[in-house]
Amino acid sequence: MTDINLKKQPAAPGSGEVDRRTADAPEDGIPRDLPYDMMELLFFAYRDFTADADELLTEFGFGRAHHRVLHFVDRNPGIMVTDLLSILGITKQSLGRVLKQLVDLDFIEQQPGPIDRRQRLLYTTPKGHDLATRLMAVQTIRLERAFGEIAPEASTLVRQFLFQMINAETRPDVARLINKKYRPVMPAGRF
Amino acid sequence: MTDINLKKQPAAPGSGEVDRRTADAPEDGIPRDLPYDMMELLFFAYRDFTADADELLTEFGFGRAHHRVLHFVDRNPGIMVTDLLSILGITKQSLGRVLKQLVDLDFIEQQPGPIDRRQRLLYTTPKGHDLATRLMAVQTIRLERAFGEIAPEASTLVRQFLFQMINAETRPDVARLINKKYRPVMPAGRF
DNA sequence: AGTTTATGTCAGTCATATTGACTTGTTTCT
DNA sequence: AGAAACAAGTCAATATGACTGACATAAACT
Repeated sequence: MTDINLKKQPAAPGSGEVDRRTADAPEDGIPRDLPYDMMELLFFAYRDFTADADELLTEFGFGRAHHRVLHFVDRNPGIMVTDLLSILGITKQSLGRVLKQLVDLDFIEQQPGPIDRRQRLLYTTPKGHDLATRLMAVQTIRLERAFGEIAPEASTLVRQFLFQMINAETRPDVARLINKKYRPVMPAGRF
Repeated sequence: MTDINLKKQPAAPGSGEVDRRTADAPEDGIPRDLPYDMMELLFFAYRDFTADADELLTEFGFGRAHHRVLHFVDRNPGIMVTDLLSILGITKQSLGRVLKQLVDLDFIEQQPGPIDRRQRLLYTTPKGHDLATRLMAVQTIRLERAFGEIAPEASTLVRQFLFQMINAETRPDVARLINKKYRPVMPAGRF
């Protein structure tokens, strides 16, 4: 669907990558020349990207942690706490505080699992879904604007690039996570 | 050189962007469909990207704040504190702590400005330059590996994409900042 | 019955950021 | 020369988001 999985363009050895300042890594593992520009672009781009959402979030007294929780709960209705923890890569205690706030302020609701009653399955309330959508919207606008300025094939390549930047071990999990539209209740695979 | 500035591919209205799930924003400003996959890829990719450096940094008892300071000082030898602050977008107090540590531990040294003696121009020491280089190296490896898996033209498009993601007002500043190789002493423009 | 799992909670800590106010030099402007 | 602006540093107080380790409870699995 989103074809982020394609791999290994033939890529004649020593050919491609003409425009990059950085060549292949030599024996000592330290590349001869370093892509300073790409690094700095990543830094500035990501910072401005997250700033859009941050602005909206502060109106509600929330931070980035709330955003992430809200996002993944909205995207995975009925997700259990454990799975959310493994997606976010944080500890129970860190999640606890922000999740409690989101529940107390009626952005997220918890329902006991119908099969396993130990679980507190998480769902966004209408209010929570609305905020999640608005957060997506402000960030989408920046994304759309950026892609609107460059070649049409860019979005495919950027997707492939981002996917390849993820740790190889977690790529299959991420692929499963993002390549689904909506499933009301999430199966409990290790995220 | 790195041609991130090119703009406005002709892009016949309504044509391009075939593979994106997201269409243009309608009147209410909220896009009809939202690029969840791209958002999540950005999150996971950036997280893993920064994790490489974090690992190295903790060996020295440093955090991400130290990384950023070290990086921009190494890249802009002789930079003054004010310019560093405006690049990083943080306050004097936040910088103060990490900068002091970097100076005390001999990763960065300060020299009074030869013309304006109010300034404390910043330089990395050999030790500091070495760490900065190693940090670049670990992150470069991930970057190279990612680009090695996808089409050769990807790096150009990714650069363009990242550049367009930056706030329009700061793009010229960023372009100046990244498009220079090495100038021993930095002119003091508003970053 | 005993173990594992899902969740929550307590207490303490750390890193990074914030704001506002104030000081000390130094330079620049009138 | 004197005032204003600027570069840098510092103080105190605060907030956020993360961490660790330990412990508690209920439910489920074997």
